[in-house]
Order: sequence, then C-alpha cells, then structure tokens
Amino acid sequence: MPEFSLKSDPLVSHGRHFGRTVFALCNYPSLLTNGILCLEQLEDATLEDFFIRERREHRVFEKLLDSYPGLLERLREGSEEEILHVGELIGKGASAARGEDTKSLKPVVIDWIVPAGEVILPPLPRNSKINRGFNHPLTHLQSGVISVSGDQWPLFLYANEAYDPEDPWNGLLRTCLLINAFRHIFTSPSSVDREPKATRAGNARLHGMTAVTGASIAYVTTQVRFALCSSSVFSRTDTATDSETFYHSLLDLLEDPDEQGEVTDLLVWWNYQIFPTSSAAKGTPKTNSALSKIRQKCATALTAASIS
DNA sequence: AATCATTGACGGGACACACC
DNA sequence: GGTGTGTCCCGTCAATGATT
Repeated sequence: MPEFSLKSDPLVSHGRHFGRTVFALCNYPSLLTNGILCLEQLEDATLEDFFIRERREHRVFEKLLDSYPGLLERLREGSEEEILHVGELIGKGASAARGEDTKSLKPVVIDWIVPAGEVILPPLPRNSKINRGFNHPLTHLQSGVISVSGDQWPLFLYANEAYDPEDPWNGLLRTCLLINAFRHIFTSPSSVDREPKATRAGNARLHGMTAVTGASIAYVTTQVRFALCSSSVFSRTDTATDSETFYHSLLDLLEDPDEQGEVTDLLVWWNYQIFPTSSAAKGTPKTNSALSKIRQKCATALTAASIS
C-alpha cells in the first residue's frame, strides 16, 4: 500500500492548536465561507454593520488567516468545495484535540480535587462521572443556585473559592486547579506536579507556543468545568451543560476593551506560572527555586482546596 | 418504526524521543 | 538495545437526530 493515509494534514494539526488557543467550539467550514463572503462585502459595508457575534467570528477568521501562511490565497482561489474542505480539516483538528483533552482530563481532575490520601464518600471514580457535579460536594459547581447555566460562573474559577463582590477580579481565574489543567494539556501531563522532565515535546512546544492566550485560559476553564460535571457527553449545543455559553462568557470578559488592564495582569500571572523562562513572563522573578516554591505552594494549597 | 448518518467517548496501538 | 513518556490516529460503541 502506498499509504495514501491523510497522515496528519498540516491543517488538521494547525486546527488542533488553533482550537485550543484561539477559538474552540466552532463550525469552521461556515466560519470560512462567511469570512470570505465578508471580505468581499467589506468594500461597501463597515464592520459596524455586523452583529457582535459575527464580529468575533470575523476576528477569529482574520487570526486564522494570520496564523497560517498562504491560507488567504488558498481560500480566495479555491472553489466553494475547497473552502469547505479546508474548514473541515481545521475543524477536525480542533474537535479531535478537544475530545482528547476531555478524555485525558476526566480521570486526573479527580486527583486534583481529592485531598491526598483521603477516602471520599460518596466515592469519585476516575473513570466515571456519575457522582460528579451536583451529586457530590467536591464537584458541586455552584452554591445556592439550582440550575447552572453558562453565564453563571462556578466558584472554582476563584482563588480560595471566594467571589468578592467588591472586587470581581479578586482571584478570578487564578487557581491551582486551572493551572494544573493548563499544564496537563499544554506542557505535558507529567509537568503538573513535578519539575518537567518530559521526554517528548508537549503541545505548547510542538506548536511554538511561548505565551498564554486569553482564549486558551477560557478553553482550559471550560474543559475543567465539564470534567467536574456529571454529564458524560460533551456537546456544543447541549443546553444542560451549556459549555458553549460558558466559553463565550469567559471570552466576552477577556476580550472586553474596558478590562484590558486587568486582563494583561492576568496574562502576566499565567505566563509566569506556565512559561516562567519565556519573555512573556518578564517583570517577575523567575529563578528556578522561586518556581519550585510556587509549585510547592500550589500543591499544598490544592490538597486543602474544595470546590463548593 | 426502521434505517441511516453524525457525533463523541473510550481503549488501544503506532510512532517519536530522551533517558538508562 | 530497552523503558518510560507523550502525541496522534484508528476502530468500536452508544446516543442522538434526520429521513424514509
């Protein structure tokens, strides 16, 4: 066999990383067709004429063009089918990566929320989600609210599981649980709780990623949220889990022009946690001993943490 | 009803790389 | 060489929705 295997089309690989770091949960074939259509119409209409949601999609579209050399030409010169095909490849990558991440996060997230050495009642099996979510105090996503819709944020988003009404940014998205999940997905599973000694390049290095993006934080947070809930099937349109609304609500905040000061601080903090030696983490001390101290702090804080 | 297509979870295996 | 670790891909299964 001459192996006509579509051995990892570069577009699929690109889609994996693009979904994780720029925009997940998206119908890429239609994003591309709409994007091209929009470019053609742009001469006699301004972006202001489009709805907010479409503006975001168009920004994503432009980021996609920027991130893949030659893509614009390929789409411009390609037939309608070709555009759809390219979209399918990118979407296939994004979707496969998402599926693998939910798969691998499902067991390990239990290790992160169950205090070391303790026996939990009712038990939280690593391979089953049946007791998670509202069925268990450790995974109980939110207190005092019956239905969890996507735009209500669970307390695990906040450091010490505390929301500060006076200062909504206080501790927001700065938790060990999210850092762990981010490392698990982007650097390597083994880099979560020890000094990284991976023998293979993780996803970040594989794709030349040296800085955290807001969307990647939103992505990881959405993955953790799903891992903690009792639903077994991730679906973009599932109204019970509402992952897409949740993901978008995080993006809304992280892309809000009025919040860029706070967002920049947040990204610096994250970069220091994830890429301590990269220039993206400049302005903060970055010796190895300081790093291990932080990680140690993270580990101890985590054992005491509970998701209420 | 019955059938088909699509989607996602899951397990497993191929492959690549860095150590011993 | 062998072993451990990680990504990527594939086959299978179940659930869901659309079509007939």
